[in-house]
Order: sequence, then C-alpha cells, then structure tokens
Amino acid sequence: AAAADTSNAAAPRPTFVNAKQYRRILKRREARAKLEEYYQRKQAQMKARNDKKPYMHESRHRHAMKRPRGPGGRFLTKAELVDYYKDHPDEDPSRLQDTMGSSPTNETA
Amino acid sequence: LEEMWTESVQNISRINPATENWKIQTLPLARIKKIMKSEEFILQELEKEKQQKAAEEGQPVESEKSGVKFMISGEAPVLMSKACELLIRDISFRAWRHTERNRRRTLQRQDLHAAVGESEVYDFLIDIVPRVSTSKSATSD
Amino acid sequence: MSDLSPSMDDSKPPPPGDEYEEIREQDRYLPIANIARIMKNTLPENAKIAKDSKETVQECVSEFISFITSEASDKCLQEKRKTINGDDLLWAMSTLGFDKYVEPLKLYLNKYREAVRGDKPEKIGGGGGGRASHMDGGIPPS
DNA sequence: AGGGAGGCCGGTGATTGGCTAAGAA
DNA sequence: TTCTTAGCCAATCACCGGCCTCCCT
Repeated sequence: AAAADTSNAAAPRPTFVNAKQYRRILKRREARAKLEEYYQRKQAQMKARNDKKPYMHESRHRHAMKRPRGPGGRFLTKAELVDYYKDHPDEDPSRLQDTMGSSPTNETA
Repeated sequence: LEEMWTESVQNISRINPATENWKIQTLPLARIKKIMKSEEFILQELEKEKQQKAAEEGQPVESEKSGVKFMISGEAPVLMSKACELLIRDISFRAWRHTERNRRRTLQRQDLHAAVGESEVYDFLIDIVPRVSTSKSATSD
Repeated sequence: MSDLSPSMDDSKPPPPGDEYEEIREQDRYLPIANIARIMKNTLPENAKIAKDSKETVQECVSEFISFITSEASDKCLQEKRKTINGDDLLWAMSTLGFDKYVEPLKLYLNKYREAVRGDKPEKIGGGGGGRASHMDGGIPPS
C-alpha cells in the first residue's frame, strides 16, 4: 500500500515510490527546477552544465601548481622542503625579501 | 548493517553533554545552514512567480505575506549535521555490500545506485540517483 | 617579473544592473573532503572510494537537507511559527519515513541542549556589569 | 527578555595536482 | 592482459565559528 506514482511523461512505466515521501518529492522537483532556472539566469549560459571546472578556486589551484613535489608527484614533506630550499634558495618564502640593508645574520638555529 | 546503526547509537549514548567537544568532527554548520536557507529562497521565488501569474490574469492580488522568511534555530544545523552523518554512513555501508558482492575494492557509483534502490526510505533521491535498472522487488527492510 | 597573471580571469560576475541574489555553486554542497572522511571511516580500512561516488553522496546529502527542511518549513508556515527548531526537523524526518534516524537524533538533541544549557553562564542574582560597547568598522562619533 | 540575522575578525582545515600502484575492464 | 584512476603528500587562503550589535516577537 506504500506506493505512489511519480512518473513524468518520459517514463513508459510508472515509477512507484514511498507514499510518505511522494508529495515532498514532487515539491522538491519543482523547487530544483526553479533553482536551476535561477542558476541559468544568473550565470548567463552556464554552457548547459558542461563547463565543469576541474577546480573551484583559482588561488588554490595556483598554490597547488607552485608547490614543490617529490619524484612521486607528492607534495614535499617539511623535511624534504628543507633540502629543496637548499638547492632553490630563490624560492624560499622565508627569505622572500632582502632588498634593503639586509644584515646577513645567521638565522635562528 | 544493523551493527553500524547500533554502533552509531552507542556513540551518541556515550556522549557526556558536559565534557563532549561539540566542535570536533562535525560538518560545517554554516554551510548546512546555507543549504537550509536556500530552501527558503526557493519558497520566495515560487511565491513571487505565483503572484505574478495571478496579477497577469487579473486576479485580485490577495496579499499573502511578501516576506515569508523563516528562521533557523541554533540547534537545527547541529541536529542536521548529525543526521547527515548518519545518512552518509548508512548509504555508504549499504553501497559497500554491493561492492563486495561484485568482488571489487572500490566503491563506485553503481553501488550507490543499488543501495538507494533497495530501500524506499531513499526514494527521495530518485532524481539524483537514477533508479537501478528495471526491477521492482526487494524492499529488504 | 613579466609573468603577471597567466590569463585574464573572466570569472568576475559583473551585475548587468539587475539585483543579484547570491547563491554560489560551492554553497550548494558540503565540502567533499568532509563527506569523503565520513565515508572512509564507515567503510573497511582497505576500501577505496571512486571520485564520482564521493560527488554523488555529496549531492545526496544536500538533497537530504533540503528535503527535510522543506517538510519542516511547511509545518512551521502552517503553524504560523517563524523558526525551525530541532523538533520540527525530527517531526519532518518521522513524517517522511526516516524512522531509524529519529530515536538516535532525539537522544543527540537532548544531549546537545543539556550541554548548551550547562555551558551558558548562569544568570545568578545581582550581577549587572555593563558591557563595553564596540561598534564594528564604523568610526566612533566625534 | 530571549534568541536569531547579519557583519566583522582571526584562526584553520579543505582544497589541490603529478605520479604510480591498485584495480576495474 | 590493458588502461583507467584513487590515494598520497601538506601549504596556502576562503571559510567557518565566535563574537558583537540590532531587531522582532
């Protein structure tokens, strides 16, 4: 007795669902359709949902691309980074700027 | 499967309200609240459209409240967060049984489809996760 | 330094004059890392999870939230209340057939309420320290 | 008087890609 | 067997939670 029809025109055979959820499922369908319409209006075209960006944030993408990686493609561990910066001192963020009268004091041991 | 649920209940039972750290391992409450509020946004858009349609047909624009804003109590996202966790655990576990049945080690989309299809509790996902094949039976709950 | 920005970022949404309500794409779903973590903790140690499985669960969770909230908000509207509380959500879940969820969550809710009650600085008699007022970014009145 | 919206702020964990073993097919 | 793909690593920064005040009931 727990069955109700939610089929739209596309379904040749009716689909039966939980009777407790039937009405709410229909309401949610309406709501989602409305939301999608809203998104299309907001994003102009949205290229029919096909322009899936591989990432969400440009800055985080650049960050990931810039980070030093080991031979296995992994991000370097802290220890590995120490060695890496020995060979690439220009990329060391800790000595990013010494334009002014930088005193070449030995850093914290 | 039942073990998973009893384990979840036991984990909740073990909580001591005084000492429990309520911020650990919870989904971001702010994000949950945003999703809940987006429901309200839909409601407003729907009603706006309804009023427009009524106005175009020359109907007397009987004034329902324009601002149908509802509010979300502070405890609601917390409760919802736990509910989501239970949902994820239940669906994942059900799906994993299908993964094992097919002798795989990677849980993939079709397993979720099968899991959702096996219980009518998840009928509400019918548009998100298309119904598995053409079959009716199997309500194993 | 000539590299500057590699490309002009056209992802700035310039409002054409129309009022823009904001619901961003990323706000529709919970963070995928959190979803994946919960799945991982549920499954056996050696289990792997396909990427689109995570994304699917992510969508399911968002639909779940909206599904429950929709039912609860209808009830509140009907009863002419403006605030959805925990009991409304539990009622909605029960109505929609999530019977297995209700009892554990009732327990959870009660524990949470107890914790909040206990955490709050009790209002003991007397007291009365004025709180310093501090406006945000605004400039204090001259 | 209670409690939620909304805004600001500071701390922080989600986001993120190259390589390769794991495993789907 | 061949070929697809998920886990692995951790630093930045968008976002979350915890405050505040204001407002409605």
